[in-house]
Amino acid sequence: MERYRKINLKLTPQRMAIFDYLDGNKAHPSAEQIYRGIRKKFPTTSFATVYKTLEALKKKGQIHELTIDESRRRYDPDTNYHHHLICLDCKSIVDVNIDFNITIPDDQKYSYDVIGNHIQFFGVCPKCRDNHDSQK
Amino acid sequence: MERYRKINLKLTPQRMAIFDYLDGNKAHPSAEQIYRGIRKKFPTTSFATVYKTLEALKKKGQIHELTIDESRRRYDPDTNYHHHLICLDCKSIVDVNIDFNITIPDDQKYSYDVIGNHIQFFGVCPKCRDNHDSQK
DNA sequence: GTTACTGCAAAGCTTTTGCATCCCT
DNA sequence: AGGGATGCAAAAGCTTTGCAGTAAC
Repeated sequence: MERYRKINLKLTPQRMAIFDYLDGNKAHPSAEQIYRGIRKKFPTTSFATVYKTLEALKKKGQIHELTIDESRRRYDPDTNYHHHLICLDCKSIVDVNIDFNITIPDDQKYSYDVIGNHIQFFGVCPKCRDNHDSQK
Repeated sequence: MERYRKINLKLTPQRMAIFDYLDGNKAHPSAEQIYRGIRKKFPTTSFATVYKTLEALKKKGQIHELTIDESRRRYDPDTNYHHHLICLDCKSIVDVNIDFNITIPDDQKYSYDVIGNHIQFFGVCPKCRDNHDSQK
């Protein structure tokens, strides 16, 4: 929470609710999940405010936008370098905190400046695996 | 082209144009780029047909859908295991054909079955770098 | 002759935007 | 007081779908 006070954003109740929802959140929520989550605390918040706040936080470098889920953007308040493992079935996402030492040799860079990387792991979570099993 | 004859899809002229456009294509085109590309050859093709054909090809395992570009899906006719490097500016994508040996230790898998992975590299392409430089 | 594909238009979803009002600082 | 934030509704993209007509097999 402390981090959000120092980034030149006005601290409105709606934003406090969003910050609070994101703080320590490991679920990699979508905008809609955030919207639904904070409306429990602050029921008049609009979708537009959620999106605008997420955009502001992204610009300030306080959150990352994940493109691993094809159907919607997911947000991650953990901005430390790490990777992700997604369930192909339910789209649940967990962190992968391993520092793979991956760099591209110059002769394969096509003269691009390489700035960063992110590994997407695909799999099936235990819950979805059990569901499949029980359908046999 | 030969590969598309053997997958139980009716060979319509529209599809032939799409197959032909995708064949050997290293640009990782979006649906719209494909649409515009094939209309040069077959001008009455509709967007719906493009999307439906891409969906059919995906189900048959003949193309991969990339989620690396946040604003639209990109399609890759190269289904061999490889990674991608995207320009953060113009969203151009090039292949990275290196086999990084990445696996997740069991104690970090959260009991997921891990099926595959894909590395997204981010950077700036030479063209966009030059544009930036000339603006100084 | 069947079955599947095409094309159009409409609809569906996620995300963005304009603008009047409101409220942090 | 002033500038930024909110909320509503409308719009903007991208993608999907229903359906009648058509073409591949």
